[in-house]
Amino acid sequence: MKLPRTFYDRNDVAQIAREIVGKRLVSLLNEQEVAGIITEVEAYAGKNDKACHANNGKRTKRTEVMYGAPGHTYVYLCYGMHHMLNIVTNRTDRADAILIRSMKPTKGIDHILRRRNKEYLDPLLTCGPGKLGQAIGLDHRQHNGLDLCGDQLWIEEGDQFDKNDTIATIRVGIDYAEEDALKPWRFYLKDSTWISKK
DNA sequence: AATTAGATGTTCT
DNA sequence: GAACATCTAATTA
Repeated sequence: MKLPRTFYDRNDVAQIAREIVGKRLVSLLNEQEVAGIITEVEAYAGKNDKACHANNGKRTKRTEVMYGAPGHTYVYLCYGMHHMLNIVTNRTDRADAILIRSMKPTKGIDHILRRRNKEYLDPLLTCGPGKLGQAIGLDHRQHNGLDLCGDQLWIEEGDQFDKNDTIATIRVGIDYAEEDALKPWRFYLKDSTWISKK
């Protein structure tokens, strides 16, 4: 069952991010079905988060979808080559988003191997936001603003696990964000090997 | 094992 | 020009 819009339409991004860990991401992009259990995410708290692209109410063509309705994708190109998957949360105009950083593949592994140019199933396939984007066939021009309540890309209930096994720590690659760089808004599954970094 | 260089588009100075 | 929510292959030690 796809998570309903009401799941995304709440005001505590960090809480939603924590809840997304362990759920299943399903992609039918490019007519190839790929799925995996989400193992690592980061929360970005809109206008009041110095690490967020929408910090201080910044609006550009790129960030515009973050100000839109919850339950849609925000896909942007990082370092000129990596397509990053984010989920817009909170009500329209708040610009909160959650970066999906890693997953454990469960379906369509042959498609992932082909897209990633690899031969074996191991964490190098999908542990890290750039790798994950490539694995699910993401493109920032085609898939920005996609509705997660539609039929191309969505999140559904995943495996059961102990909620105490979700670790909260500081986010990756945002040292420029001053005091917000210390916020414990990166969440990952303890003991999982499908994580970008310890 | 650790560090570096090179890939490259969007946004900001 | 420089920086950037990164990844890979090559180089150094």
